[in-house]
Amino acid sequence: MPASPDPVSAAPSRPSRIQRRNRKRILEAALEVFSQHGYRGTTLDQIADGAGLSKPNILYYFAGKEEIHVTLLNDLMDAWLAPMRAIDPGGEPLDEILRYVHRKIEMSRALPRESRLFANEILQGAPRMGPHLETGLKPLVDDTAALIAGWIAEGRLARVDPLHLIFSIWATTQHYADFDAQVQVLTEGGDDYDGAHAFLDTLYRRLLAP
Amino acid sequence: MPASPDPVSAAPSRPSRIQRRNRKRILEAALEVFSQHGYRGTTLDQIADGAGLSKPNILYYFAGKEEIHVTLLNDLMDAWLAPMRAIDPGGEPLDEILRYVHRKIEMSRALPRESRLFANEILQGAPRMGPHLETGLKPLVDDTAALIAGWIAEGRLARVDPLHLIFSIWATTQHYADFDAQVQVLTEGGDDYDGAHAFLDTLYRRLLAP
DNA sequence: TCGTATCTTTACCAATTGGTAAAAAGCCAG
DNA sequence: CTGGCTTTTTACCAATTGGTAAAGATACGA
Repeated sequence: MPASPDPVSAAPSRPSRIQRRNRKRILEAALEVFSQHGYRGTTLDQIADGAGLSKPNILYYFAGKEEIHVTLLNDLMDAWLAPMRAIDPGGEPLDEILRYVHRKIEMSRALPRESRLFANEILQGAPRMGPHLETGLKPLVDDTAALIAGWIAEGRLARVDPLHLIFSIWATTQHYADFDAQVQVLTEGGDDYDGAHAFLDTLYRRLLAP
Repeated sequence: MPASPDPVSAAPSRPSRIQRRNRKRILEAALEVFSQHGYRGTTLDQIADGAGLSKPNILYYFAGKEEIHVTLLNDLMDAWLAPMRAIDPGGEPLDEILRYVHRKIEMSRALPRESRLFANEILQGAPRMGPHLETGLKPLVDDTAALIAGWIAEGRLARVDPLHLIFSIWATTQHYADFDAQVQVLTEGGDDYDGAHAFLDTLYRRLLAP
């Protein structure tokens, strides 16, 4: 029965050591290339090079280029939303928002490729992530916006539109990863994440202090 | 002398009516496609389709794909920096900054493709725009940052890092164009540029009021 | 209206791309 | 140590890509 020779469509038995190692290598290499060149700008040969495998060998582990991309996006979605999930509804509102901001800056610093991968995907209209936005992102954002609206109604935060607040936090924090090329030119190469922490702390403190 | 058959390398004489019309069509079509798919994701056939011309005809007007892209970037640079150039050093500081913010939001609304074209280019490391950043953007930003620093020293604005302030204005305003796909999902399709104006006005007023 | 310069089309390439078939090699349990 | 699985390599495609050559059509001033 040579119908399913590759692990892609195999039974859900534990993948072998080699499989885990090589899939990891492929995803790591793919993240590097996709985040820099976007989906269409990336070739399987580049991924294969980066992973130290041959192109057909890549296609032994993944059904095709698109599956690699979608796998990356799926695997990353959770980590990406974690900082927002970590907002504690029982905490002190201003603290919770500020801590969210600082976590997001740290993600920009620690995971710039992941940030650019998402940025690329959204920029191009989220063609391979539409469902994820609806089912993963939207409910979480709705909840968070409602939570913030509640805090504002209780007088524990200054009055702002919660959704635009969230947009502004995403924009300002991810900017440092996504537009790094520009930031580098203007800061003359100095890593200025400390400056970002300080500035954004001031920004959201002044905006939100009740 | 069939050595320079095309207008690309022709003498600087006034281009013909047909040339002006077709170059404009090509650039318009190219802006549409480049801004959506990035440089490598765009094909000459797509541009040719959008422009209503054949591929070889495109290459009669431009030496190649890269020249089209660079031409777009160059042509747009001025318009892109105009809002910052329009900041009046003699004006009331808070007013000047707020008007800059509102102009940038309007550019996001009016020219989303241009915004995404730049975003794509920067995301990928600005490979075709490095010099422009150094010679066009950097001096202007340095001047503006110095101007803001002066205003702060005079006590006419609250203390903030001018460069990070500029980053945050870019990030928050361009977000609405660059990440439109995400914004659309979360606002359920409603055009919310009015909300953006109101939110960012509040944000920067509270941040900067002396 | 005629001839020249401008513009457009047709017919191609060579290189690259995502992907496949199938043989060869490696691994490992019995 | 061997037979059957997994993994990798080799040798290919067909489609797409950016780009070219050169013939053909068109505009337009004299």
